[in-house]
Amino acid sequence: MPAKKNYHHGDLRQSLINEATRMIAESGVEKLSMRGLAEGVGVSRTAAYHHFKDKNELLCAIAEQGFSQWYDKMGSRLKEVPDDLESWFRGFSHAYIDFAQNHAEQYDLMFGRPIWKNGQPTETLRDISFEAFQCYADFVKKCLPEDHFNQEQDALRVAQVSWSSLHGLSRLLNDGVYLDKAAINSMCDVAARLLVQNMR
Amino acid sequence: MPAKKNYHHGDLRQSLINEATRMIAESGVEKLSMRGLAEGVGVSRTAAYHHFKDKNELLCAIAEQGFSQWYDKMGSRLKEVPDDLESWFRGFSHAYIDFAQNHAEQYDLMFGRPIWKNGQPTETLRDISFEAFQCYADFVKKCLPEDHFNQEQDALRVAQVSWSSLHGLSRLLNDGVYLDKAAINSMCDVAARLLVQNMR
DNA sequence: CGCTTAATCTTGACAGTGTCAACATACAAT
DNA sequence: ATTGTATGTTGACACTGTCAAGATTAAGCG
Repeated sequence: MPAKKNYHHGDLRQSLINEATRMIAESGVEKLSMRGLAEGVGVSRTAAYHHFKDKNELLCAIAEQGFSQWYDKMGSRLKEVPDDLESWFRGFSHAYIDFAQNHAEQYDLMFGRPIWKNGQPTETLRDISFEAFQCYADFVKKCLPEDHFNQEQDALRVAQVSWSSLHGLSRLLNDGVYLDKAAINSMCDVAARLLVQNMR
Repeated sequence: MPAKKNYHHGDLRQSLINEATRMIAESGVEKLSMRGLAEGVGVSRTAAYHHFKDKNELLCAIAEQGFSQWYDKMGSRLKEVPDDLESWFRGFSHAYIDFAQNHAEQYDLMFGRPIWKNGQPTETLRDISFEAFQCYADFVKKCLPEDHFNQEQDALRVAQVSWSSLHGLSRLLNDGVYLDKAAINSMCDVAARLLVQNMR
């Protein structure tokens, strides 16, 4: 029952995650090296390999934490029962994009190639990331009129497409393609308008 | 003219682009190394550096070709004057996503971090990529009712948001996050419906 | 306490990377 | 033919991820 306490270096596993998150936020995933990280924590080059199978697993752990933080910030909104859906979605998309910008590097990690395509997402990561989407999909279903045509299936599709919109906006903004940060507000407005008018 | 195999390669620059594109399509950008590429073309490790300042410039050249191919496939649609906007957009989004899937690795390169965030997009790349979007934005403006409120600005926003939707869908599909390829059709339907009902 | 065992950390090593400097070759223009 | 310039090659350097083997420490048990 006494939590396994640090002997030499404290809880190295968590220290690695913290420092890596910090480094990534500072200069991007591409610049994160296992060796640099080890040095930052004050430990030997390969020490991390006793806590993570490889670099990919470390990144997955960071992404997991990201999803957890995402839920801290966004989860409450998904439990609301809004009467004005359009203004709700305006707020939601703004919050979503805010998160993606304030945790830009972590966001890119959560949904990006290094983990999902090139590496392999951990099972726990796959679970927690899917929960986030599922939670959103449930919200959408809840908001569709009860007599909506083919409610179940359609709600899923609407959730997929609208999430994709927010994701696309976030990525293009983050990477500096096409979109201007000064226009975030009006893009959220438009996104909300586009989405909602079809749901009633 | 028959290329002599001795010392000079003839058209090395284009050969490098072609082979690199092939390799990327085969196994992703991350696996592309300057050395492996050189070997694939049958040339020395650093030969490419007389045609491209660095790896980033090579990638930009590949991305440029990607945008050119994108326009070959999509440009004609943007010159149509559709009477049924919703079905037009259904077709467009399907074509867009098809392109993103058939040229998955190249698409990720065209809009991805390695170039836009980490590296630096070439000026020619910035130009050709912006042309593509501009062309789409013009189409959207053309389709808005002439008496539409604040037409100019609103058209741009709608173009940004809808492009982001397609981009988001493409990326999530490509990376294998959340979306199922079997649902592409119905997601395109929903995307078209969401977009168009606001434009009339 | 002492002994064993398993967890953790370090050092050494290897193959791989991008890219710079110096050198070699071939083509173009004088 | 001689020069200059574009193009190709070899060597080298500082990095990277990660494996194998040795060193250290904590934990479990008599």
